[in-house]
Amino acid sequence: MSGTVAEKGLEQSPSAGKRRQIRPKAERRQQLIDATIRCIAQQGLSAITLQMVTREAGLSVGIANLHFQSKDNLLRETLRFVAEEYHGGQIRIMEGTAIADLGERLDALLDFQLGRGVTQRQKMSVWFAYYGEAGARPVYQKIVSTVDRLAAQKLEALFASIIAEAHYEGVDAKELATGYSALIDGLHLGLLVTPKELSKRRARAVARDFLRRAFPRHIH
Amino acid sequence: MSGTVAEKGLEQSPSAGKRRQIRPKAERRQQLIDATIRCIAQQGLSAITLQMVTREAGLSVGIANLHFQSKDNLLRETLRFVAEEYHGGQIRIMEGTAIADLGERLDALLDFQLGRGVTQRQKMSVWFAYYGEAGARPVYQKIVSTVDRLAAQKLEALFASIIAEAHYEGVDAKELATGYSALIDGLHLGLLVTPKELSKRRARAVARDFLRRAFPRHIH
DNA sequence: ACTCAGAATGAATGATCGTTCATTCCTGTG
DNA sequence: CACAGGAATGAACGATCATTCATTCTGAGT
Repeated sequence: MSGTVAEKGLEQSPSAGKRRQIRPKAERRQQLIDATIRCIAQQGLSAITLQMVTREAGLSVGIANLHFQSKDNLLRETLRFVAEEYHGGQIRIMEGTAIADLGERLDALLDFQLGRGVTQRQKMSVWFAYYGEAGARPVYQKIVSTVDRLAAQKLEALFASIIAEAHYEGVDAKELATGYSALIDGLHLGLLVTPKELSKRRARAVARDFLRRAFPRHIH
Repeated sequence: MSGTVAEKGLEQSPSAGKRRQIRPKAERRQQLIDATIRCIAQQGLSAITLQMVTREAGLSVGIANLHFQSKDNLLRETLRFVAEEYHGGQIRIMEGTAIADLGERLDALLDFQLGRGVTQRQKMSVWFAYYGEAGARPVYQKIVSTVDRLAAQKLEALFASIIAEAHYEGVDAKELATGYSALIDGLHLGLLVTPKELSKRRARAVARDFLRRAFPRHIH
C-alpha cells in the first residue's frame, strides 16, 4: 500500500537485535522483496545471492525458501511487485477522477513517471535488470507485458480523449501513446546509464516537448 | 569490419572436428566474443558460464582465460564490441558524405537503427542485458557512455544542420537529439519485451512520426 | 502457567563455477 | 626431417551457491 519500499524504518535495531521474532507470512514476504530490490540495485541481478538478500533483511538464509520455495520464485515475485507498483501508479493517475482537466492529468502523469519516486537509481536499476533478462526468460516478459498492456490501453484512452476534446487533426492516439511510452522508457535508460549527460530536469523538458508538439493546446 | 557476428559459417565442422587448430590471437578473441553474444541472448547475462561460451565456440574451457585473463574481462570486451558496432554504424552514416541530402541521411539513420541488423532479438538482448547491470557496475556505464557521447554529438550536429537548412523555429537541436535517442532506445525495449504489442513496422512508423513533427519539410 | 503449532534458524550437503597449470599437440623455421 | 615456441587442452582445486532439514524458539490459546 504505502510503497516506499526502501527502508521500513527499523528493519532491525542497528547493532543488537539477535532475538528471534515471529511475524505474519505476508509481512516476511514483503520484507524479503524489499531487501531483494535493494540488493539488485546495489549488486546487480547477476550477482544476487540468497545469503545477500537474507542478510540485508536481517534474517536467516533458510527463510527465503520457506516463504518463496526457491530463489527463482523470489525473483519473479519481486518483479511482479515492482511492475505493479510502477504501472499501478500510472493507472491510478490516468483513470482517477481526482483531476478533471485532461492537460493537468497529463502533467501529473509525467510528474509521476519522471518524478522522485520512480527515477531513483534503486528503482530504475531493478527495472532494467529484469528487462535485460527478458530476452532469455519468457517468464519475465509475461509478467511485465500483463500489466504493461493495461497501462498502454489507459494511456491510449487518455490521448484519445484529449484529441477529441480539442479536435487535434492528423494524430493517431495509439501511435502517439506508443511513442510516448517508448520515450519515457528511453529517458529512464538515459538517467540510469548516462546520468552525467542527462539530468532529471532535462528529461522532463524533453518529455514535455514531446507532449507539447502533439497537444499544443493542452500543454503550455 | 564485416560485423555479422552471428555465424562465421563453419565455426567447426558439424559433427567431428576433434582436431586441434592453432589460430592467431585476434581471431580466437573474436570467436569467443561472438560466442558470448550468442550465449547472452539465449541464456541471459546472469546465467552465462565460461563452459557455455567455450562449448558454443567449439573450444576448451581454458582458452577463455588464456585470451581474456578472466570472465569479467571477456564480458567487458564483449560489451565494448557491441557498443562500438552499434554506435559506430550510426556515426558512419551521420558523418559520411555518401548521402548529400540531409533528409535522406536521416532516413538512412532510422533504417539502420530500426532495421534488420540491429533489431534482431540477439543483439537487443545483449544490449539490454548490459544496461540492466549498468546500475551496479560503473565499468559498463563507462564503456557505453564513451561511445554514446560521440554518437549523441554527431546526431545533434545533424539536427542542427537540418534546422539551419530549413529555418525551423522553436526547436532546439540538443533537446530534440536527446528525445530522438531516447525514443529509439525505448522502441528497442518494446521490441524486445513486448514483441506482440509492437511490430518493427510500427516502431519505424512511430520514430518517423517523431521526425516528421520536428522536421516536416524534410521527412514526408 | 502451560502447551504446542509452526515460524525461524543455520550447519550440512551436493552441485557448479572460475581459475590454474602440467601436459599435449600444432606449425613455422632451420 | 627435426625441433622449438607457444597455442590449446581439460582434469583438478578451492570457493561459493541454492537448498534441505533437524533443531530451537516464540507467542497465542487455554
